[in-house]
Amino acid sequence: MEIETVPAVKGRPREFCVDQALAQALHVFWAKGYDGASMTDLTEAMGITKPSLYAAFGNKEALFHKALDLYEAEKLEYTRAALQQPTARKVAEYYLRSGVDVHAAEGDPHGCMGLMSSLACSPEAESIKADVIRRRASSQRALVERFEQAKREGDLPAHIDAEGLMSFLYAILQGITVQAGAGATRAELEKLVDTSLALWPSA
Amino acid sequence: MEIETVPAVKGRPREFCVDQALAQALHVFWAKGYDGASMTDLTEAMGITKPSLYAAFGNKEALFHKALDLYEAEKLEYTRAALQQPTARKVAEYYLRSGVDVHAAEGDPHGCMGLMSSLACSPEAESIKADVIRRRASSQRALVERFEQAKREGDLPAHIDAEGLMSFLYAILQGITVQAGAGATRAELEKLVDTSLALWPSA
DNA sequence: TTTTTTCGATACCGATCGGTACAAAACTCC
DNA sequence: GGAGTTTTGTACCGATCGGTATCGAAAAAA
Repeated sequence: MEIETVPAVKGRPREFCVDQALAQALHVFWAKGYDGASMTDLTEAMGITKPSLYAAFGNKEALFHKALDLYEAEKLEYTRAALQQPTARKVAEYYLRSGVDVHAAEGDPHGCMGLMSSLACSPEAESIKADVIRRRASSQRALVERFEQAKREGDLPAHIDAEGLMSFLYAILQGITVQAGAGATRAELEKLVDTSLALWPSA
Repeated sequence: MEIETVPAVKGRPREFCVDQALAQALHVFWAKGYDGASMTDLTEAMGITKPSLYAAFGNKEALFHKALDLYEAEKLEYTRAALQQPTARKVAEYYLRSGVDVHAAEGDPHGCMGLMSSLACSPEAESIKADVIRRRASSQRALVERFEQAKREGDLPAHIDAEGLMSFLYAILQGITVQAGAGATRAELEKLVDTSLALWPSA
């Protein structure tokens, strides 16, 4: 039995790179939100026609979920990397500084794609909203567990409520993304991070 | 010169109350955002037909601005009342607890109408977004001045940056509205407020 | 070269979008 | 009782929405 690294597909091969087209779609969804991104916006940015898009990705909703997968894998990697930091304070600092880096980056749209699309409320976007909230909950659970561990390890005071602290950190991050989307400068966001970290509880 | 309590209007009188219709429109915009609220949604909730709406309010955008006026006057009154509190800590506490009350109230939509509509990014909604950001900036300026005053009065440490602290408080409030819109329970939001206040700087 | 399969482009689908023309109805003024 | 004025409901406008049928072209398999 031969191993076919390039599977023998029959018929005419597609003329565009699926991954690259998906990256362009991500950019559009990130800038405009799920409802705000029209099929025309998407196909123009992706450089393909509508039938090609539907053949390759299914429909708009499926395309969005795939774009969200890519967004989480590439842009939200910092939320997982932060958990590896040695102390709760460093976790928070990594979280917030990376949040500013990602959500106020030069070449990317400002703000958070997930937050944006979860607030858009067209009736057909309910499953979008539910997906974003589900992913967010998973991230929040990991953060709570990390803070519980920090309490056991003694780098967080025992009287601190881990869920409350997670909710607090998450609120700051959400504020960062909202303010970034509203046009806040990098300096303003960094001042917000500095202020938040100055108030962070010490052991 | 007579005082006409009921001005002698000519022509057929309108059959609905403008203020009441506006209140209904506010409810729809608050629940669905500017783009998410269709004219059909609005007219059905307001109990009037489209031509009546256009005659009374101009167009959808003008209706939204009037609804936003009402929202600020009625629901965001707490942001001005908070400034009257005697200390910076009490300002923050009033801000956050009222924020939870308003944005997770029983009979009203959860979340913040302004934040929601400022993130909706249809091309025609740019003026909406600009309006919300302008109003927000005014509120933020008042908060910075209140914290400057608190520093002069000694109930905030001198090393605190007033703008950073304002941005911090605003981020928490934005986090509250985002999490409320995502379905957070009242208890979770109150825990977030308690955690935030526990970290608030003391003089 | 013939056959088969899939691609990409055009042109179109019904539904919905925000917004309006029109005429009947209901009011004040003369 | 008109005459004039404003609101009302209906029916409609062009544009855009997400999604698809169709068909010629292109490329791999035979």
